[in-house]
Amino acid sequence: MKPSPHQDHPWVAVDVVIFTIDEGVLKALLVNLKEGPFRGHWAFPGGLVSLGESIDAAAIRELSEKTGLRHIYLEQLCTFGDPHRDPRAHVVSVAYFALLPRADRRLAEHPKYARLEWRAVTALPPLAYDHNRIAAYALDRLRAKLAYTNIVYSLLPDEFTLGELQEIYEMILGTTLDRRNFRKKLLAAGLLRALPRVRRGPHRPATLYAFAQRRPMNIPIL
Amino acid sequence: MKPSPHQDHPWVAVDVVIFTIDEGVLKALLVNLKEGPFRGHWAFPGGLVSLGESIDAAAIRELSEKTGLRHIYLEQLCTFGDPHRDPRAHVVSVAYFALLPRADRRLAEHPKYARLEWRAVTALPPLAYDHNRIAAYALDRLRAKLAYTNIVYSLLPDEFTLGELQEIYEMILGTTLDRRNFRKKLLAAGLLRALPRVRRGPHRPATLYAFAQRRPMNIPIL
DNA sequence: GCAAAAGTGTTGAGATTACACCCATGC
DNA sequence: GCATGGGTGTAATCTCAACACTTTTGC
Repeated sequence: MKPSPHQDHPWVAVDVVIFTIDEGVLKALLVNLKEGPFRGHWAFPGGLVSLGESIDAAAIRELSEKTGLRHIYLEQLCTFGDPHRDPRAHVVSVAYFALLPRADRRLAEHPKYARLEWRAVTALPPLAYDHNRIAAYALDRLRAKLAYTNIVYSLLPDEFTLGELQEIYEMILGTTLDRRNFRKKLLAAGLLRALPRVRRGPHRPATLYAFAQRRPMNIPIL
Repeated sequence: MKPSPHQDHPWVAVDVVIFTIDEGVLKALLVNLKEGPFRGHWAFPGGLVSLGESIDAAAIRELSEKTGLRHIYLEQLCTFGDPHRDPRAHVVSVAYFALLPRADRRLAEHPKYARLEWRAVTALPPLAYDHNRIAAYALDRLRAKLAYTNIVYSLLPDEFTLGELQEIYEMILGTTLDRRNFRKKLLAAGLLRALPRVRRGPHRPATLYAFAQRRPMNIPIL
């Protein structure tokens, strides 16, 4: 690794796939590009990494610029480095994925983009760059991680019912799960804490739960 | 993502952790640096990505420059982007790991490095940059992948005995495995083909096996 | 004949699945 | 009182782990 300042090099960018649950569906945040060869196309939010800025910091910056939020679950996915993925220049992009609780979904306005929208991951439009590949990759990773980590806490508000939790699992995995077995496994995993309160609705009240620990852990769940 | 050519940007490099089995031990290829702030230190082979070169191509190039080999198992690991990981400049490094069959271990000479050496992964010296982190990460990934992919074929010659295969699993995982259960599982996975030949040695001859398919597949093994 | 690795099945425990009925509430 | 989601237990199956002896060869 011998930096030679007189030679041209690729640029480095980050792109962030931000997932959330909205209207009972798993959605991702898309931005509509105002400029460049993909003007008018949808893409995941992203941008160049500045000199002296760590790539994690760049991803956090993107997140907070676009959603106004910090302290969100954020994980590096994969790096895409095909020289032709951006027609303007060779841009190596480090993809991240983030999980947003459904409670907080206000979106910051941003001069760089025409619009920001939450779109169902099962019906994404054709995206700019290689972002459809990033989307597929992110969704695979999210599905895999549901089974052996507790990161689903990042998609949930502080309090939730077991029914709501199961609904999220089913939505993301695209399957249905047996209610009794699901409850047994999740309670056996010891990640949840029953609260002395219930959620009232049109039917029988449901016990509210909270995560005992709101930090990422590797634990077999399903 | 709006490239602005007048601004300085980080550079992009690849670093490759090349594993092989040697003398009954899992080893990684280290290079001794001739220049730079880590002169005299050991590191994994790596180098800057050229403009117009995909990062996968850069990793393949590193591999073939250092080992003279192509068509080796190669997988992207993770990207490290701390601005201070290289004291000279902000270099974002995409780490890869590669698996080399033990048969082919001749090493190409390389003007950039003082020496190339295979070193046991359980006793790596302090490495340049953040390469000890990369090493830990690569080893974790390799261990995890043994259980649910067939990539171990990349560490083995065309023909091998079940005993040799088990030895490799035990070596990498750092555990011992029950021989009967191990054989049952591997044969049940259907990845192996018994050859009509045996390996003769000082004791009872062992049936030789080959992998039915020498390409990466995700299949539960252990 | 003996040392050393190869080869082979069974059993018990634990985990996982499948499955049906009553409960509490709002309307 | 009825529609709706909440809450609960058991039996059958499958998977996984533990375990010991015989075989074949080189020396």
